[in-house]
Amino acid sequence: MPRPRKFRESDVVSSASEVFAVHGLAAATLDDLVRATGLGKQSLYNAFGGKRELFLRALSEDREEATRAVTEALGHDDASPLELIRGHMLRMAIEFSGSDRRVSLTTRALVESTGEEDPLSTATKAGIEQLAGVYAQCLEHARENGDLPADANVQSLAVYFVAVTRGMELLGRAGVGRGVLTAVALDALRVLHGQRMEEANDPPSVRE
Amino acid sequence: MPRPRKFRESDVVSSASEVFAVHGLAAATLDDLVRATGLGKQSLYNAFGGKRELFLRALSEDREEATRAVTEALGHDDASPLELIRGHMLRMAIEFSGSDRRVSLTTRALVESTGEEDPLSTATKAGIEQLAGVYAQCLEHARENGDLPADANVQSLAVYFVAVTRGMELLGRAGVGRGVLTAVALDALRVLHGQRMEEANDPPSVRE
DNA sequence: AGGGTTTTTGACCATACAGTCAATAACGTA
DNA sequence: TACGTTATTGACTGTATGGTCAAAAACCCT
Repeated sequence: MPRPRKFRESDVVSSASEVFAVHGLAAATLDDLVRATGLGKQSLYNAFGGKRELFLRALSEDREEATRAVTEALGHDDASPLELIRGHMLRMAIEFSGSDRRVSLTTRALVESTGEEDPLSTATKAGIEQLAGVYAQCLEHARENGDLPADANVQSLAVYFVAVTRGMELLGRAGVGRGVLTAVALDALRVLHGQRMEEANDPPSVRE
Repeated sequence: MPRPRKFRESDVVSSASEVFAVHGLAAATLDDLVRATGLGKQSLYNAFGGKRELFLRALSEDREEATRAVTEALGHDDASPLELIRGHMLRMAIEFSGSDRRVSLTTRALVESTGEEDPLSTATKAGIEQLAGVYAQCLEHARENGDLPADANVQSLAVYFVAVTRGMELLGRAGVGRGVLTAVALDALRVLHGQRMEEANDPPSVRE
């Protein structure tokens, strides 16, 4: 019997994501959000609670979407895992050299979060781990296939790919073009074909 | 005969850098800067012109410092170029897994810049290229030494290392620990020992 | 010592911002 | 059709921000 809402939360979060991706959390104003979502301020507050909370929602959606996309890209079985990764990296090179001004919310959260304990940091850390998990799964398949040495450190390689893609994202934003970014992606992939896999298990007297 | 300043610009820029590295451009308030530098607002304005201009100064100093540091790290001749890069990457892993809340101003500028044409973007792009140049020089030495294949694409490898280090920086901020980051660095280095260098010259039907 | 020049100081300002309030509208149900 | 519940609207508020102004201070040179 209550009055129903005029909007779908997912639409609102999605519009808000757009704003945050372009401006960032700090620089996005509530007015930007009101304009982009079409709701009034009060409705935003009723539904989400504030700018920060809305960002967290958007971040979480962004994370799910990113995970979904990578899982989809690496989850096919019509090609070898290594070929899937290769294709994925090349697609990332293209995506990141696009000219839109978006920055993934995860990266934004990473940079804008302040403390170790704030929910932004927590969410971001979880996002990174989730993403790495997807890579790890694919790499593990490759290892089982014999496409990677049996002693390959799948975990660190997974994090490595997350690092490289984050770096490529930044470089794309810096204006590095598609050709160069593609070359970088190919460089990055060469790790998977190199010898001396055992080096990964030889950390130089350094402890966590 | 004019009244002399009470401060050295370099000190001020350096304190301001600290503030910007922790808070970012948008989130740093003029009051933060006033407090950190010890000058009054008006003095800041007289000397620099405003928050944005001060950030640009800090960014430029940060860039010089970063370039200097990498040049120093890679410029020695008491070790082979590849060993220098290895040592450098391992040191980066340690630095980035440190627990301070700083983010390099270059990364901040990269993320906070809005337009293609604003001075932030321009400065950042230049910084990236400068950094890549240093790597390229070292890699070129390696190639001349025969430590890299004659057909290695030194330019893209240089950009690759910039990308990886940026990614490591972000991951460190996300809380990835020293051990993992070190493993990532070692993974990244494996590119230099891999075979099939010719793949880098085989970009898959993609144009700049 | 005095004057020209620039810095410093601290009060000041307009604005823009995140967030709130109270009144009104819209719906489903009874 | 009236009521209870919740959404919407738009005006409102307090604060904090980036930036400015004008007066006073500090220096150096003559």
